[in-house]
Formats: sequence, structure tokens, C-alpha cells
Amino acid sequence: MTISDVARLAGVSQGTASKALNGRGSISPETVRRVRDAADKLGYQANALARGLLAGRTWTVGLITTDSFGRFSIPVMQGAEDALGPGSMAVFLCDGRGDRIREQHYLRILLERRVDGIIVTGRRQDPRDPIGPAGAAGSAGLAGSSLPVPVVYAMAQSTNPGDLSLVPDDAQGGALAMAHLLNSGRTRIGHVTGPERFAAARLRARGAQRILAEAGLALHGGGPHHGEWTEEWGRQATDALLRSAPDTDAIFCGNDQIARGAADAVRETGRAVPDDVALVGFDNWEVMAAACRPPLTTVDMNLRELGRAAGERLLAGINGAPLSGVEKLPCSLVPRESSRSRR
Amino acid sequence: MTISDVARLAGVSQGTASKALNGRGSISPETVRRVRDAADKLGYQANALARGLLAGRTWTVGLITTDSFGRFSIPVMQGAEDALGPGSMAVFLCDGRGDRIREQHYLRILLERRVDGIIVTGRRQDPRDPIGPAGAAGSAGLAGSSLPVPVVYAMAQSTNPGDLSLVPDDAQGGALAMAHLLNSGRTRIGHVTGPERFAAARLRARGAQRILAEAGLALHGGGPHHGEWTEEWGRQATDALLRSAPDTDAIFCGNDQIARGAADAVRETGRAVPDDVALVGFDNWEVMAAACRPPLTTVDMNLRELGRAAGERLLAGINGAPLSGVEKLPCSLVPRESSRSRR
DNA sequence: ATGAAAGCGCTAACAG
DNA sequence: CTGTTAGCGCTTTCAT
Repeated sequence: MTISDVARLAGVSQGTASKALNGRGSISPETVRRVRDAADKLGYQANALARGLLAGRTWTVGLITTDSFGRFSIPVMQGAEDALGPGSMAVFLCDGRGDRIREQHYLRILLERRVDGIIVTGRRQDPRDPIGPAGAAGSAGLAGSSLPVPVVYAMAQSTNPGDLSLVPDDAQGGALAMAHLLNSGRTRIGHVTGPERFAAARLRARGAQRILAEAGLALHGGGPHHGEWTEEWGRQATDALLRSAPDTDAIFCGNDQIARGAADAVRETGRAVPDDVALVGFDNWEVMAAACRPPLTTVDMNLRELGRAAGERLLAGINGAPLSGVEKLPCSLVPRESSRSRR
Repeated sequence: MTISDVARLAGVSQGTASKALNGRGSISPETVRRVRDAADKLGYQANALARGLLAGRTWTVGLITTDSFGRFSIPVMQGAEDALGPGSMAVFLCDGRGDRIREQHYLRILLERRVDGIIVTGRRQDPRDPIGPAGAAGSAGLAGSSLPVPVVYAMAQSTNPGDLSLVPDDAQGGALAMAHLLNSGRTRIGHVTGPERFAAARLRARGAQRILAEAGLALHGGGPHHGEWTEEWGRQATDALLRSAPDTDAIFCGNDQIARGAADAVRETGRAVPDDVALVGFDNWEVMAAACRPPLTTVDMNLRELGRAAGERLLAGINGAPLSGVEKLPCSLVPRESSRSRR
């Protein structure tokens, strides 16, 4: 099933068939019709390998996720597809599973297949070594990636400032959550979050504390309470917080799992959410936020939007635009029951 | 960066360079070394497009997931990669998002790129139309897929019996759960599950009821209680069940979310899990099962194993083996706290 | 052991 | 408007 078969059936030359099918050159309408008919009858589909070989590009981009597709990578990937698909670019997804070896392997696979560009995505914004031949990073300096194709990091950040990284603005998200709690009339607000080694935890806390300071307040019940990103920690820390600072009237939680644990703990001390204690989470992980009792107000990182931006940037890069720097994209607040104003 | 550049640098002909790099023909060790060195120095990587064009195959398989990569598709995909990767096949992942149009689109993309085979994966085992040109299904009859490459359905089932479908054995899984509860000394066992329109719900219930019948028992508190696959429904149905049949000593839940809701409901009636009421879930969705209080005993569908099997079957298909029929792969039980024997 | 040449399927440049 | 030809990068005969 090649274009020669189509040409033969239509009674024209190979070149004419190609032009007729691609709308290039000038071909009589009658011929176009005959060629199209022949192609349809034969179920002809152009061989993308031959086409790519000739054109020097493949209309394919690779997306490497450093950890398995999870709740962070998936929306990023969908956004990227939204941006790339309409221009009929295909996205070649690879799961690095957080393993450098696998990642190198996939990089190789992608480059061999001559993808036009690569998106690297992960689940943390802590800077990571750039993809590419190990050790090439340092030598590259500000010069951008040492790879033969443009690369965009999305929901991941390269330690090489010459690479373009797109990350959610965690500090702004934390500020958003805190401002919302203040607006709903709370003033004695605690903060329970994940491990301090995560940039996300530190930044969210910092943003929240800035807003609090602007209102002349500080975290109620002591500095950010760092622990695991789990429900278990949410319960435990909330329990301790309510014991040491019983008049706490709101808790900003570093993610939705912690918030859900917090909701259970609040309820189990005989208090009500949101009437006694308001809660705000982070991530807008639907299945968590919706199953929480009551449904959880939370911060959405707009990852799909971030993925879309990554796709657009990559397209620009493929067309020759320079790609570098770290860009922070805004989070937004999704209000639900858990932070309703009193009365 | 082509093989000619390598050949020139090594001072040999193109053909010799090719043989040296691929270990074909007979080439003097000395020449091999020179060519390898040249390739290394230049960072040469073969162009997979040119190679594929010539070979008529691409060492690439496509994986189309009918709904976004979620907790069902991901393990299947990983298993498939485990089976295919070592033979250095690349897996081209596509997210159909449950949309037939997108699916067609990706199928096209994959066939244009001349993948060697396709795996279709989903999250339900209810039979679905085969992929491929709409309407081609019926005419194909038992003849297998009308596509030019082999196809395997994994965690998805084609309505065309000529296609090969791999699904978890839900009935066996349900039986496993029920047998486990009986073994732990329970006899008054209820069943709360998802919508009846899901084959999974019906099959799990059927398997459970068969085991119960063999023990001379029947579902306690009435037939399978069908509802949503949500925590909310788990809470609601469990509450109703414990009201109408207060002596219930175990509940088999159709999935882990329902089980988690059930755990909350049991606790809120003043009963203890597992001392008063034992619980078993289904899916082994780690984040749910582990966050449940107490940790949830559940049935694992071994999806990774299923994915691996799909990859192996596809390889066989690519090598010419015929592929058809429906195969059910066994589930296994993951015991945790929620069903510990009393005393 | 090595080189020369053909050809995978396609598009583009150039003739006619 | 249509046909012919060259060549993308690679592997593979077939000579030498």
C-alpha cells in the first residue's frame, strides 16, 4: 500500500498523486478527484516514516514524565496534547518512573525517532538535573540544553537556568488560600503541611505567612507544622494543634490529603467544619476534595493550563524561538463547603 | 549527523560503517574499532525513520487507553512496557479520553507511523466496539481485527470474538473475597457495590454469591446493594444495611472507595472494624486502602501482570501468532487489618 | 574484508 | 497541468 499503488490505480504518476493528495502544485480538479478516489478505495495512508525522513521533521514530540503518570502528570500531559494536537502533532508519552536510567533510555528512543521536541514533566518543582548525557549540564552553562531539539520542563524545573521551566506559583497559591480564610472572617489560622525538604511546602507556607503578616497576624499554634503528605499526618497534626491552641478557627493544609485527615480530626474533637474550624487544601485532587466531609475548598494549580503553555512554548521553540528561564503560572482557588463564611 | 559522516571520519565506506556498527557481515576488528570511535566522537545515533522505512517495521507499539491514564490504565501500561522494553520495543502511549473521535485519530497517528502492533486498554471489562474503521466490526465476523497490525485488548474487551481480550477474572475475585470472609469466621455478610450496569459489579457479586451458596448461606441484609462507586454510597448503603440487619458481621464492598465509606459508617454506628464488622474492598487502590481506618483488605486485579501478558501476546502476534478469544486472569487477595479474624 | 549501488516510500524541483 | 528525477539515511546484496 504505497503511493505508487494509488498512482497506478488513478492512472497518473507518483508525483502527481502526491501533489493531488497534499494539495501542492497545480493539478486539475478532475485528477484530484480520481486520485482521491483511488486512495480511498485502497485505504491508503501515507507512510509517516518516509515523509519524516524527507522532511527532516516528524510532527511528533516526546513527553517524558519523571515519575509515573499520576495526578500531576496527567493534566499536564492533557494540556500539552490540547496545545499540540490541533496542529496535528502527535505526542509520544514515556514513563521514566523516577529512574534516571529509564529516562536516559527514553531520551534515546525519542531522539532516534527524531521527535521535533521534548517536554519533561514531574510532580515536584524542586530543581532537577536536566535530561541529556550525564554531566553535560555543567558545561552547558547558560547556553541552554545540549540536546538537538528544544526542551520544555513543565511541573518540573531544570537546574540549568538556560532551560525553560514552567512551574505553578506555589507561593501565590498559599497566599490565595490564606487571603480567602481571612476574607471569610478567620484570624486564628494554623498551617499543617508536607516535609520541609519539598520546595512546594516551603513556598506555600511562605506565601501564606506573607499575607498573614500583612494583616498583622502570624500562624496560630506555631510555625508551619511539617510532616508527611498523608491523611494520617493531617489527623495527627490537627489533633495536636487543636489541643495546644483550642481556639484555632481555620487550618490551611499543604495538600488535600492532609486536609482530609484534618477534617476527620476536627470532627472527632466534636467541632464542626466549617462552623468552628474552616479548612483549605491544595491540589484540587477531585476524588479527595469531593469525598471530604464537607467538600473541600482547595487551591488548583491549573496544571492543564500549564501543560498547554508548555505545548505552546515547545511549538515556538521548534519554530526557532529561544527557550529559557523559570516561569511561574498562577494557581486559583476552588471554593467549596469547608471554608464557608460563618453565619 | 548521518552514517556517511561516521564513515568519512573512519575512512571507510557507508556500507562498511553500517556493518561495523550493527555487527553484520565480516569486518576486521580494527575497522570496527575505528568506526565505533568515529561514531562515539560524533555522538552518532541511527535514524530510526530510515531504518524503519527499510526494514518495514519500527520496533514501536502503540498503546491506546480509552479513558485517561488512571489507576487502571497505568499499571497495565507499566506491565506492557515491562514485557516489551527489554526487547527494546518502544511504547507509544495515546490517551483516547473515552472519546471515539480521539481514538480514531490516534489510531490513524499510530498506523501512519507504522507501529508494529497496538494494545487497547480501558477501565471496564464491558465489551466495546473494536477499534478501527467504524462499521468494519460486523463484517469482520470471527476473522479478527481488520487492521494491518495485531491488536490486544487489555483491561478492555472487544465485542468481536475474533479479537484477543485480556481481562481480570472478576467473578474469581469476588469468590476470593467471600471465601476469605468465611474463613475468618464471618457468616452474616452483606454486599455493597457499584451500578448494576457494570459487568464488574455483576461478576463480583456473582462470584461472591456462589461461594456463599456453597456454604449454605446467602447475602445478609438482601441482594447486592447497587449504587455508585463512591465513598458516599458506601457510607449511605452501609448505614442502611446496619439499620436493617444490625447483626451483620462483614461487608464485601465492590471497590475500595465504597469500602472506605463503609468503614466510616461502621465506626459512626459505634461498631468496630474488624471486631464487629469485617470489610473487604476491591481494586487495591493503595492510596485508598492505606488511608482507610483500619487499613483495608482488598482484592488486587494484578493489572501489571495483565499488562505484561498483553505485551507478550502482542509480541507473539507481531511474530505471526493468531490472536483471539477472551482470557480471564486471576485476582489475588491482599489481607490487611480490616478483616482480621476475631480474637 | 571492503566498496559500490540499489531501493524502502515519499516530496520537491525541474522539464515538458 | 503532468511526468521524470533526485535524494532523505539507512541496510543489503553483489562484486571485487
